[in-house]
Amino acid sequence: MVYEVAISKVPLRKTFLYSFEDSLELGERVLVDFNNRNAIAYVVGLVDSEFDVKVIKERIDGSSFLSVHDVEMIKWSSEQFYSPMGQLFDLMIPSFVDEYAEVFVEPISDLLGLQPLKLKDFLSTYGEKTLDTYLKKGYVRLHKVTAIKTPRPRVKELFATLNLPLDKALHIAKWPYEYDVINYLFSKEGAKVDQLIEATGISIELLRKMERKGLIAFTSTPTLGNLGMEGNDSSLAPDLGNEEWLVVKGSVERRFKVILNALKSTIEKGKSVLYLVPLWSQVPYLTGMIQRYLGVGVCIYHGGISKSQKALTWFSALKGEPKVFVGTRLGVFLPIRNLGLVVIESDEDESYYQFDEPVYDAVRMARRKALSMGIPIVFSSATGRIDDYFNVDRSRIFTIPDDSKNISIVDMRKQTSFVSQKLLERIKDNLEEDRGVVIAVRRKGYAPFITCAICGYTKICPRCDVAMSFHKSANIYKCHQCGYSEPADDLCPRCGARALFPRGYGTERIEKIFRYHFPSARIVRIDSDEMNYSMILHQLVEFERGQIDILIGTRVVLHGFRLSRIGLLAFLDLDGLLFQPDYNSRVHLFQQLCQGSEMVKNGEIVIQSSEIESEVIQHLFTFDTEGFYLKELKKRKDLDYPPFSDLVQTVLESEDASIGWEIISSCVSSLSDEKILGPVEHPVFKMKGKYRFHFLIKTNQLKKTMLRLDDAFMRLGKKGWRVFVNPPHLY
DNA sequence: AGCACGCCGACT
DNA sequence: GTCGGCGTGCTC
Repeated sequence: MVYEVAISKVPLRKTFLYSFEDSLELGERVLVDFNNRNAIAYVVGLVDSEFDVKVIKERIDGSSFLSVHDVEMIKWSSEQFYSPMGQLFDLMIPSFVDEYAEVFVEPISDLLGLQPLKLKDFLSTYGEKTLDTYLKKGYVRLHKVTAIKTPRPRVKELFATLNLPLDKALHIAKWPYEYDVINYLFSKEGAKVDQLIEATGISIELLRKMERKGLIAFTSTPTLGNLGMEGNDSSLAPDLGNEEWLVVKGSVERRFKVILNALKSTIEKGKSVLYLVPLWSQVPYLTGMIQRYLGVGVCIYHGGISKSQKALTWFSALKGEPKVFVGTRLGVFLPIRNLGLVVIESDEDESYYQFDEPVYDAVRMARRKALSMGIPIVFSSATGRIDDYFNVDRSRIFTIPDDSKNISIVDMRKQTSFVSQKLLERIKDNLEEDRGVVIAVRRKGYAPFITCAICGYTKICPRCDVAMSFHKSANIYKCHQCGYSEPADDLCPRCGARALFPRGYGTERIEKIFRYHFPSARIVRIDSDEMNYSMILHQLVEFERGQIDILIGTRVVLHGFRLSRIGLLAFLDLDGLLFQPDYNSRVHLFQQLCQGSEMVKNGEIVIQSSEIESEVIQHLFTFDTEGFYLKELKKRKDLDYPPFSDLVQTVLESEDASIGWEIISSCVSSLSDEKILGPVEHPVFKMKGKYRFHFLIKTNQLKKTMLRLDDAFMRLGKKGWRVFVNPPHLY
């Protein structure tokens, strides 16, 4: 039989043909000779072929970890996102899987009176020769057992939480030490395991016993369940058929409660839930809600946890016990055995799109899988993607009733300072009422530009084509594109004057301004690159507890979780997004404003804008997502942008600017009958010392277009190309 | 990605 | 003469 296989770790979109005598399962791993070396390959199909092909050397696992739906999803993604199929499979079967497997030597007949032995024990007792002889004579066979070793994450990495509602836990508990642990965890809403051991003096062995009893759970992220929990909308919950649903508006927890019944009934039916969130920092919040309202096992999966943590989750996905799998985009690669429901939080978030190889869009992958399995998928979001309003039937859009929002817009064209007088007044009022203030700023650092007051020179990164920003606390100039930095110095390299000064503002400068205006306020700045997610979380908890008055940050502060203490949310410069050369930037701005605004319940929102006539800002007053999207869809239809076509951005990176231009021009001319915008220099022309060009293709025949791209790359050399299909923003 | 093949420079 | 630099091309 001839099989089509994808080769592991190879950056090729092609598949290859190999033959094998026995029948193989879809998605199983096999060992093949690939270009004179051993390679792992994934079986993706059975084909009719009379080609003379190589023979598959051996089966690696003896069966497949993946369902046909998983295999279909990967094949589709490889085509859809122009990604190497083998690399996508590598994400579904991570290499750590093998570290928890064990090979056994098993007797086939009773003749020798042997017991099954671990391979290494057999070898040390009988030696290699005996094994060879026995194998040849057919006395024994090798059998690989996966997941026989249990992943044991280090205690200091773990957090403990109550796994059951308090009353149930107290009912099940028997021993005094169990009550101690339950009380401690209930009062603290979970704790790091080493702290728990220290505080209660109870050993890890006893804690593990409690875990086995189902009283407590170990997770690798803290859970956080008590940030502004609020009213119940679940009576309004739609009855999910096997279809896709949109639950829009409201905060994360209000939307969560709408689908709570669906989550419950999925688990009760013995099925699992895949619950995706954009960023790791949102995982603890969600696991907290799930444990509080569902009391079921939660498994987490994202790039920020250790290998053994990932292994635990991966093996439970494979086992098929009904669980809720909470993860980031990586979660879409979990081979969940008995998937019954997919939920995607804030599906419009660009984090679901991976720009590194292998490129993929986890939302579209999850949707594809759910639709092919015939299970429901829920997009839960303040706004949703613009495509959602194109794909999803109106009757399946569930809209959470708005609460009244008090929005005001300050026209910054009439202002001379970064922070308007009106905003300063509103902050002052809120601080006097002891209400929290959240400030969203688009940029990090002190100032995004450094300019010479005499000659007008702007400091540019020597390796990239972008302005360097100033970070005052570290006293450096830094390139946000490549990370290059140098000590700050006001000497202008062009005119020699000591006249370089910071222009514009970032979070650091705003912090300084507020410290001047509100010297007694407790002000905290959150910078995503300087803080890990548990620090950010810690700040949010402190904010809710009233220990922080003003929270300043970039996107990280716009998480969409309702904070009951917010009296004022201000967007200082978000409309700057509109100046980005990106077909999606208007939609993106609208989405960020809406999601941010959902954090506020009884407070006000102030938007500083120099674009107050912009449609985006005007629509925001009514939070009329549908109205805005429908207008936007009409524009996109006229201009043939997604979802009315597939947009393919092709980027070329080249050492030499003129050679690069020649190559990309030649590429575009060979695609003459496609609808192409470009080629042009990339908005960031020089990046890490390389010159970049790009062009956009709008196509209605994606497959055909990609074959032609393949041809062009083959002819022009495969180096330096990057392809992005329907990216949430241009690369 | 690997790995072989291939065509030029500095070495025993 | 040949060891080895890494440019190019191919992998069922």
